[in-house]
Amino acid sequence: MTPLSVDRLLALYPALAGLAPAELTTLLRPESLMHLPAGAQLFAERQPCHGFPLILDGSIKVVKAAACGREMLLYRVAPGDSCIISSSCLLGKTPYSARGKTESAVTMLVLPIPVFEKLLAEDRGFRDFVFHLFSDRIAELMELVEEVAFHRLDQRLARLLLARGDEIQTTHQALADELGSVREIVSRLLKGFAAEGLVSLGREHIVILDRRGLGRLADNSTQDS
Amino acid sequence: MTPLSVDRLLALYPALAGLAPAELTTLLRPESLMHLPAGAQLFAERQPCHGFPLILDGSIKVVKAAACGREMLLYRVAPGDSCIISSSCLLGKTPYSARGKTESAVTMLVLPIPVFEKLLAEDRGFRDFVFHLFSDRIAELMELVEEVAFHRLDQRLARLLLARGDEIQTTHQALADELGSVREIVSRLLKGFAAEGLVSLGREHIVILDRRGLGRLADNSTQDS
DNA sequence: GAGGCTATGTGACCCAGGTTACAGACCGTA
DNA sequence: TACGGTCTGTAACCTGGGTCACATAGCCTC
Repeated sequence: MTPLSVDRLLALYPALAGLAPAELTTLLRPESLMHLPAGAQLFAERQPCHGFPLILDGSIKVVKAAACGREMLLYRVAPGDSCIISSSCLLGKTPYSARGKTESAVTMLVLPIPVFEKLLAEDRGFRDFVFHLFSDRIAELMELVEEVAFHRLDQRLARLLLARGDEIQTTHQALADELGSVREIVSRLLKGFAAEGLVSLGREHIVILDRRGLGRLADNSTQDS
Repeated sequence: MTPLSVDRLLALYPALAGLAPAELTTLLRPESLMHLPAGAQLFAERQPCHGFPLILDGSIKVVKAAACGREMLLYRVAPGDSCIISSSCLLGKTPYSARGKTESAVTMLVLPIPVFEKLLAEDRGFRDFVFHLFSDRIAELMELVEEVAFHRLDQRLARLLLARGDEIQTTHQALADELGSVREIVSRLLKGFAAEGLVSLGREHIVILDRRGLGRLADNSTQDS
């Protein structure tokens, strides 16, 4: 665990600049922090929200699971974000409609509700920050709907790979889960990519050989499904 | 145009109760209202936002268009809602990622930005209202992703019909656009429904004959695609 | 009541992607 | 080094849904 300084917190969340220094140090007391191991289930059905979570370390994925066991990634929450699905539950009292899991060990700071309310009421910058979170998420989800509804899986897979750097350490199953598909199909498509010299494959290991080629496939290629 | 009273405004938007009566009447002056005909394009690429729109009459649909000409409904905005896609642009400065069209003639009140900011800062109830809008929309979009990713079109169509009352006045094309599909498929599916006695069909006219049957199809029926 | 528009019916065909059912392959640990 | 677990390859097959290319059928207007 990296030591948690006020500086680091403010670097991740400039929106907290409006808090008094004393309040900030209070927030960072070890009791206010939450540590979760990798692979933990953060919320599933309708667990209570204790406050407004700020991710300091690690990442969380929010996932929709289908009846048949397939699942699909809705979005990730990384440091600097907040898991607004839980805050939306917090504020909107909407029951969770998705599942949240930690992808790696996660450290987060949970802003107590009174602090959250106070910031929201008094701090224009904080308000803007929270609105950004919401509106970015909405935009993201709208993109996702479009992807799923109108794009072929090979394009989506290509895009996914491109967004992951040149050396990817993952399983086909994990990629499938991210796309809402199944392993066999991802394997099949990857084999196709490999045959065209776009990637090279190994166990839990994909290397992108031709970014431009993949890119062409991703956003062009007979367009729509 | 129904006469716009303060009462009516407050009935639709109780969150505005925090405004002084004088302010409310000011808001309702004819200059602050916007009237749009049916079928108007509200926003498409990145038109500027003048404020926070409150729908008083009519409805707006927010739609994602695919390259190939197909389109799909993301959500509707009805009286009592606000078109938070535009407010999200307003607040988050995110460029629009979808298109908005009026479905019928629309009357809306556009809260000027200063009024909006003031309410947000001072009025807890208004803040809650806005958060609800966001979080409900997010939940809705997450549902939509699931639908598109995991459910067969016949189920989605069935659900759509059920949500529309027993006598539906629309074209197959419109239904297809709502589902992100094409006319032929909707026709084919409807024919199937009719063959099973679930609906009866006429030109721009669908009558639901067996709600329970349709319902069974909608949320059961071999589940996933 | 003829012509033209819009909405529907429909069949032939195709293809992306899912399902099933395996066979290897790599990797750890006893 | 044998064994069990996790990953990957892959082939046969099926099917939902999209595309194309029409044929009708209501409906409105002149």
